[in-house]
Order: sequence, then structure tokens, then C-alpha cells
Amino acid sequence: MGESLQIQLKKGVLEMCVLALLSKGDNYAYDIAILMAEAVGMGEGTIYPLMRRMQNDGLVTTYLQESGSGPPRKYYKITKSGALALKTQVADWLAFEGAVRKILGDAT
Amino acid sequence: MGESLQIQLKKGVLEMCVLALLSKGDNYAYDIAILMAEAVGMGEGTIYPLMRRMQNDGLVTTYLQESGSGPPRKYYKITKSGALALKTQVADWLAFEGAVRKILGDAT
DNA sequence: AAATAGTACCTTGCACAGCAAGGTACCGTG
DNA sequence: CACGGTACCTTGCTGTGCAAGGTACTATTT
Repeated sequence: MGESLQIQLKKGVLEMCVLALLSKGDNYAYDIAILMAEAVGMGEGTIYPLMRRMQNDGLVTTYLQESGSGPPRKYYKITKSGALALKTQVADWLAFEGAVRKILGDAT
Repeated sequence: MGESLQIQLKKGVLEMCVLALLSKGDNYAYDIAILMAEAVGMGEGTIYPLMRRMQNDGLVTTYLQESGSGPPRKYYKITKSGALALKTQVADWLAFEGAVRKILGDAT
């Protein structure tokens, strides 16, 4: 993937992606980070501040669970407020994506 | 449009959009700002630093032209390097968009 | 002629989020 | 018992969009 574009363009979409992942089932930060790294090149250092922010905003709750292979995992569970936020964000994303496509036009 | 999402998610895509606009014809910052404000909600304060950056990076060149209705306009013209950058950025954008869509899945 | 509104340029200070790099600690395997 | 993998986390940096403000030219209104 590209560099300067990707670095910037990812910003802000990550929360939506994490919410989408969590809407399919609880998960812990380290695993989310791996999934997101594959998909959109997110760095691990990004996930922990993001998850805390989301928790502070009431979008997710957490619970600990033993893993048997390393330290206990802190699982994140999406809240109703989080699910609602996801809905809004997806709508916004689609609108934005559409606007960009319109601008790009035949450059696509 | 949404708030916290939009604010962040715009980042980095603006350059690509401006390049795409310029690839259809020279234009000046104020008009670009208006177009981009309509399309993706970009503020005017964003365009001038962006255009300077792009000029410094050799993506665009400028020339002045009288307008008859206000101060002279500084037109921006996309360079070959700019056109190339646009191509790369569009490819990156499409890849990113696809990755996001995959993550969103049925949430769409 | 003076005030207003629109065009068009630009700058400054701020806030925020991703990143790289580093650090801690637990576990199983060699 | 050292090593590599898992899993947590923090710190400092950088870049970029934004809001707010500022300048100056032109045309319109009063």
C-alpha cells in the first residue's frame, strides 16, 4: 500500500472498523490489532489508546478472561450506544465514499 | 454529516480530491475550497496550507490571472508528477475502501 | 462619497489521532 | 533457563484539519 496517503486517510475510520468487528463478537485488543493490521495496515500502538477512548465514550465495555497462552485477555464488548454509533458512522462513511467517488469520477 | 467521524476521516483524502479536480482543469484555491466544502465539508482554512504543500512537493504549479471581481486569482495546474501521484493515490484509496467494505460486511 | 457585501488571498494556534519505539509480564517449548 | 510468542501498555513525535482572524480588491447599495 501507499505511504503518505494511507497514513492520513486511515484516521477516524479505525473506530468504525473496530466497532464493526466487535459487532460480530467480543474480542481483545491484540487480536483486533492483528486483524486491522492485515486489513488496513494499522499499527499496534494505535489500538490501545483507541480502545480506551471508546471505553470512555461508552461505546464498549470490558471484561478479563484467562487465555492459557500469555497474560489474561481484556475482552471488549460493544454496547448499545456503540452499535448506534456504528450505524451512524457507516452512514457517514458511505456518504463520504460516495462524495469522493463523485469527485474522482473518471479518474477511477 | 456526522461530526467526529468526518473530522478525522477526511484527512489525507483531500489532496487526492484536489488532484482529481485539477486533472479536469486548472482552478484557484478559493473555488476549490467551495467545491470541496460542498462535497466533503472541507473548511477554507484547510486549502491554503494544502495547496502550498502540494506546490512544494511539485504536484502543482501556479500562475496569476486577473479576475475582474476581486483580487487576482492564483490558478493551480497539475504537473506530471501530480498526475502520477493521483494515480497512485486513487489505487490506494480503492484498496482501502475495499478493505473497509470487507470489514463492515453486513453492517453495510 | 461612504458603507456594505462578496471575492480571494493568507496566517496563527489548537487539538487530535496514528505511528514508532520501547517497556512489562505471562506462558510454553527447546 | 533462555527464548520466542502472547498480550498488555506508555511516551514523544508528527502531520493535518479546523476555527478564527486578518488583508485587500471590486461592485453595489445608500
